[in-house]
Amino acid sequence: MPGKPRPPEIAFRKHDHRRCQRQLLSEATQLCAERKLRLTARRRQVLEALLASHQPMGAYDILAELNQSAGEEHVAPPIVYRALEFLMSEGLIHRIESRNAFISCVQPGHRCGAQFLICRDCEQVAELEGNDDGLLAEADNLGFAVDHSVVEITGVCAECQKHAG
Amino acid sequence: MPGKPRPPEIAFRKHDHRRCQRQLLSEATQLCAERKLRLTARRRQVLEALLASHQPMGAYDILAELNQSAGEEHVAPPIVYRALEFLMSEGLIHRIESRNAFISCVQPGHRCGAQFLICRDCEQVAELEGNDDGLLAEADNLGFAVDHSVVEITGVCAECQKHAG
DNA sequence: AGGCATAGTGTTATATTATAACGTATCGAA
DNA sequence: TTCGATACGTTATAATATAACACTATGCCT
Ligand SMILES: [Zn+2]
Ligand SMILES: [Zn+2]
Ligand SMILES: [Zn+2]
Ligand SMILES: [Zn+2]
Repeated sequence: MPGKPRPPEIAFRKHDHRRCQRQLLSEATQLCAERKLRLTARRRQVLEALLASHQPMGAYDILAELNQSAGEEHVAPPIVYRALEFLMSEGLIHRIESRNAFISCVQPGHRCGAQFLICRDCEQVAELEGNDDGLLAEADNLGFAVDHSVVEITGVCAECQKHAG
Repeated sequence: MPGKPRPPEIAFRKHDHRRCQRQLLSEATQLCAERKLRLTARRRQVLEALLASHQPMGAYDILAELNQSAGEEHVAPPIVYRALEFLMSEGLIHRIESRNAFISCVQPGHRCGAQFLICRDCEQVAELEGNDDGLLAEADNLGFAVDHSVVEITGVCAECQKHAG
């Protein structure tokens, strides 16, 4: 039960995020079960940190959260990076290259390259759906075999344009 | 006299690069003159390092080249980063976000977002021409005001596919 | 020419992001 | 239950990037 698909610009809209969050976590759990993969406590912890918002977080921000919430436990960078690597490989999160940051995927499991609109004012990031077909066709024309695509558009979102008058 | 425009996949083709290089440097010089900007010795040095090939270089690779060729002189990171920033702001080079690297622009001066095909085998990078209109239209639809776009497609180029059998 | 504002450079130190290497623990299958 | 594989924990270090501040060259005004 994948639920209603999220609109692509979800991050830019008010929505019941508590619910959104639960839903995404449950989709992730199910997806790992189907793929016979282990969504371990650590990995879930990292995923949850990212699911807390639709904003990107740096690896060290996540690290800080883990260390905050974890009492005396000391968590070191490799732990976070390994969890991030796993979550990326399964399409549960994405890396925002132009920010050295990570963000939860709103269409978990689609491993193909996502496309992002990044507001440089409010810092929110919208993940668009679908592929950039025109571009992929162009690559194909040149005989280029596409592996992975990074598409990150920076600018100002509709909301922030209003407020900036 | 901007010369013949380069085909977008120039980096993937054999060509008289000595000539290509001279041409790009002269275009850069002219462009800076037109814009009343100073293409200082340092900036030219960094640009030349990037013009030596159509491959991306890390900031520290450039740094190393400067220190090699410069006898006893010691060049420190900020010098390189500042030159890179200038060259990027004028559209003479681009940053490849997914590689933390920089590459000379094959259409110097066009400040809009470029698009790249990156071969993960031979490491060559082709800069495509033009914008990704479909995507920009989609952003527009959402009321998003685009500033800058990053498009980086990783895969295997035609040549490397042949050799890999 | 002299004085001034600005932009560019040099230098030191440090911040930020990411990985190597290696040992231990955990899990699931035989 | 033993074994192999995967995941985790730990330490150290690599790679990338910037802050801060002093000094210098350049262009402009007078
Ligand atoms: Zn949400
Ligand atoms: Zn915004
Ligand atoms: Zn060339
Ligand atoms: Zn190739």
